[in-house]
Amino acid sequence: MSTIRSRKELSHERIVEAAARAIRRSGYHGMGVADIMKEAGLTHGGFYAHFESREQMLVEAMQRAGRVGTGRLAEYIAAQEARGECPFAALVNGYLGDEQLDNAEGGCIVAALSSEMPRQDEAVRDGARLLVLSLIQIVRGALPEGADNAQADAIAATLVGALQLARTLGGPAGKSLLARTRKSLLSSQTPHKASPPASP
Amino acid sequence: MSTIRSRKELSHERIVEAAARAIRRSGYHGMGVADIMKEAGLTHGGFYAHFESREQMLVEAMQRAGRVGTGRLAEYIAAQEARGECPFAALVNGYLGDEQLDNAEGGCIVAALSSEMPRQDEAVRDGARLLVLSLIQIVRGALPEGADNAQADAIAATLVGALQLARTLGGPAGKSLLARTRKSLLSSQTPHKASPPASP
DNA sequence: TGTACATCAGTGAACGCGCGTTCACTGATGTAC
DNA sequence: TGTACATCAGTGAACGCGCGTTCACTGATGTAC
Repeated sequence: MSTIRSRKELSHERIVEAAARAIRRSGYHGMGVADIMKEAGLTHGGFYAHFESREQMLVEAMQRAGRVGTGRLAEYIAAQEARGECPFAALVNGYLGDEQLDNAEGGCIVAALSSEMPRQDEAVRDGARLLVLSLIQIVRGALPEGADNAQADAIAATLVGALQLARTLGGPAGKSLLARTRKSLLSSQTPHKASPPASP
Repeated sequence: MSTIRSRKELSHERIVEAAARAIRRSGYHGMGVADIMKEAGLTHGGFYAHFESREQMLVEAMQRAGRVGTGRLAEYIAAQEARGECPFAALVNGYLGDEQLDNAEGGCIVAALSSEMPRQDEAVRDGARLLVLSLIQIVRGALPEGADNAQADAIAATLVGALQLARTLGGPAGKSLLARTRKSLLSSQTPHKASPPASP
C-alpha cells in the first residue's frame, strides 16, 4: 500500500488530525471550523472542498481518534505484556495513568466526549457507538480467558468515568481519585488471574 | 422556615428548574437563555433581573440538580433498605435502573455532564467539583462499614461511566450494557456483605 | 526542454442566523393616606 | 374602603458578535505538444 499522498490528501489529514485533537480538548462544539483550519495551517474558506459539512468532519475526526487511540492502547498492553505484566494491569495503568489527567487532547476520545455523545445527531452518534464498542473490545481482550463479558462492560465504564471525574476534580484530588480507582480495579481483578485471596 | 415566596422568587425558581432540566438534557451549551426563559413561561428580556450572567444561572442550576438528585437517591436507598435490601444493591439498582436510560433530563447531573465539566470556566467547574464529591459521598454511605475508600471512587466512576456508555449505545444494546454493569457491580461487592463465594 | 493552457487547492470577503446581553417601556402589585 | 402614586417584575426590540456556509477569485501544479 502506497504512501504517496496528493497535496490535497495531506491537507485533509492535517485537518482531520487537528479536529481530532480539538474535539477531545474542547468538545464537539468547542472549536469552530475556522479555528480548526487555522490549526491545520489553512484558512477557513477551503473547508468545504474537504468536507460536506462540519458534521462530516466530526465523524472523520472521531474515527481517526478512535483508530489511533485503540492502536496505541493495544500496543502499550502488548509491550507491557512482553515485559511480564498481566494485560489487565497494563490496561488499567495505561488507561488511567497520571499523564492522562492533563492529556485529554491526545487521550481516549470516549472519555473526552461520552456525556455529549448521546446528544449528537445520527451520523455523529453512529460513530460514537462504534467507539464505545471498540473500547469494550479492548477491555475484553485484556481480561483473562473465560472472564464474564459483564465485567468488560463494567470495567470500560469505570475507566471512562474515572478519567472524567478525575479531570473534573483536577490537581491532587484528581490524581488521587485516579490512583484509588487503579488500586480498586487491580485488587478486584487479580483473583481471576491468581487464586482468590483469603478473606481476612 | 417559611414557604412564602414572592412572585419574583417563584419565577426565579422556575427558571432554575427549567435550566436544571435543560442542561442535563442538552448539555451546558445546548439551550439558550431565551429557550430556558420560555420553558419557565417568561420572555428572555427579564433574564438579567434574575442572574448576573448565563454562567451564574448554570451554577445555580447545577446546585439545584445536585441537591434534588442527591436527595432522591438517598431517599430511594433508605426506602429500599427499609424493605430489607442492602444499601449498595439499592444504590446500583436505583442509579443504573433502566428508567435512567431515557431520563437524562431528570437524572444524575454528573452522568449527564461529566465529560464537559473539566472544560467549563472556573465558577461552573467549582460547582461541578462539588457535585462529583457529593456523588462519591453517597457511594461511600452505601458501602458496608470498613469498606475501602478507594472502592467508593471506582464505583462512582463505574456508575457515571455506565450510564453514559449505555445512553450512547441506546436501545437494547444500551439496556444490556446497563444490566451487565449492575450484575458485575453487585457480584463484585456482595462478598463484603456476606461471606466470600467459593471459587468454582 | 520549454512554452501555453487547464486543472485544482486554497484564499478571503460576504451572508444569514442564533445567541448573550442591554434597555426603554408597560402593566401589575403594593403602599400611603 | 378607596384613591394616587411608587415600586417592581416582566416585555420585546435592538445590539454586537461569532459561527457555519458560500462563492468569485488567485496562484500554483501539472499536462500537452
